[in-house]
Amino acid sequence: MDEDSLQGRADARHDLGRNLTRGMLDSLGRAIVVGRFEGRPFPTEAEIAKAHGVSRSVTREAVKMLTAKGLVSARPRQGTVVEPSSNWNLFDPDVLRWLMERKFSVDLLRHFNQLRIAIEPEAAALAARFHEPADLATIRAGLHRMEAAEDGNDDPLDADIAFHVAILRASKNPFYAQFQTVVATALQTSIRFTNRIKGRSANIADHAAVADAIAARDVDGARTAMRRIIGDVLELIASRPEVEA
Amino acid sequence: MDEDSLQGRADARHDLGRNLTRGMLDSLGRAIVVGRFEGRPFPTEAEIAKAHGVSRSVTREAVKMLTAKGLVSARPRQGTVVEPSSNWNLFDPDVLRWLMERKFSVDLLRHFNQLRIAIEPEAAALAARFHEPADLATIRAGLHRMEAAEDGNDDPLDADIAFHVAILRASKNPFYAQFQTVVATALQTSIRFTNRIKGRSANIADHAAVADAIAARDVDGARTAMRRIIGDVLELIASRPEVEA
DNA sequence: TGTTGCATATAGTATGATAAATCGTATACG
DNA sequence: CGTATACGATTTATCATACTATATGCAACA
Repeated sequence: MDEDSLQGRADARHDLGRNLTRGMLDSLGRAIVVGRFEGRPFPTEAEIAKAHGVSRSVTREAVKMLTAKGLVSARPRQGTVVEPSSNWNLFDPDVLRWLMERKFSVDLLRHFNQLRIAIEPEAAALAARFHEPADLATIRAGLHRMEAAEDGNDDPLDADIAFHVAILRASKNPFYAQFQTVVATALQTSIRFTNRIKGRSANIADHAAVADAIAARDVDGARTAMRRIIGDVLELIASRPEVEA
Repeated sequence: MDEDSLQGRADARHDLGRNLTRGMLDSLGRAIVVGRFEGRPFPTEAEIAKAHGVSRSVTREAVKMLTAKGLVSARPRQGTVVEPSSNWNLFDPDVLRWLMERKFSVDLLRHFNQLRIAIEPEAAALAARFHEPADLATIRAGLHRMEAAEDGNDDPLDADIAFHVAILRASKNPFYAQFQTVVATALQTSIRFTNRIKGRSANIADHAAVADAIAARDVDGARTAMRRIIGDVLELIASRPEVEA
């Protein structure tokens, strides 16, 4: 692409961002997730370093981070190997992002929402029991943003995400809070999918019902109201097995 | 160990296992989770290296793995800082283990099971829909191990874990499969707690009900049967707010 | 035929030097 | 006096190189 090519020098640093290690992590992570090393063996430290024109330290630290996320494992003499995807830490934001950046998959979207329908109704129920005043304010703020988005005064996707994230946090259970990334990713993906299928106007009433139930400390009401929201999405996906990228 | 000790050198390598980086990761991870750097600043690379008698490479790679798990973040001149625990990747097996190794906490146990009551009933429902013959065999094998444990021919805890894990995997949703670690950890912890409170004999009937419902592809039956199992545990915890370590 | 031992490839560790980024402070300027 | 600019110091980031540990496979040997 630039002068480096003329010398045939292996210097691919422009691919990686300002932070070389971080860039290498991203590059390798994406490559693994798209299955580039399926038949092939994972390259050795020296090969990676040479191919990307960076030092061995950088590649080592990137590979270490991949091990920390469960994508690879390394042993002397045997080399570094890609772990089966069942060992990948799917709730890691990076891993999740790499999964989304590859070819769009309805399966993944369905799996996302199968998870959401377990988590979010229960999170709403917990929120109804344990929320504090500040949480309620945040939830209602999300709702108002959704209404504002109706008139084009806010981004509907951001507003939707803010609402759901607020409920996860209001559950006062740190494990539920972890799903922020998953939910955000799921929503960002589904928007591509459900984009113009139907207006999201009716949805606001459903969301308001959740907020009201939580405010009223109605545990079962919050759960069923939230279940309705996700259930709608899930049906939408199920009814369209085929999809355009 | 050897002559090095005679020189009074700072060599704490005996604390770390065979793999220095891995040992350092463990050491630092535990220290962070127990809050050893709450008021204090996180030590610099050079300090860690000197304190543990290892090279900077080792400490750097360990710290990189910690950042990959969300425990710390590092920037030049500013140093390395411990992230707020809301950024920790709680579903990482290492992080989960460090959390358990510290002082026993009823809160944590409650949070575990609040999560389980969302995940596992839905996993059972999905398993009823999507399981394959091999999954059913694995589930039943877990059940048989529980029965064997009744007569002292197997470890009851391992058997219980095997059963629950089998259902997570039978859901055919990779996100649910991720909870294996959480469930295993939760069970290993609760056993300490519920140990002698009541016999686990009645429990086998409940577990068998789940297996039967899954086999019969009874989606709702599987869900409610599983809900009963976890609900029992949750009540048990709620009824005993105080606990001995 | 089986076992031992050696050569080799690869990740692991050590060391020291340089680069980059940022914070605090001092200094110059308005 | 206040504000902006320049400099210095600290810490991570990167590089380069050497050496160690470990496991694999082959070959010599009993």
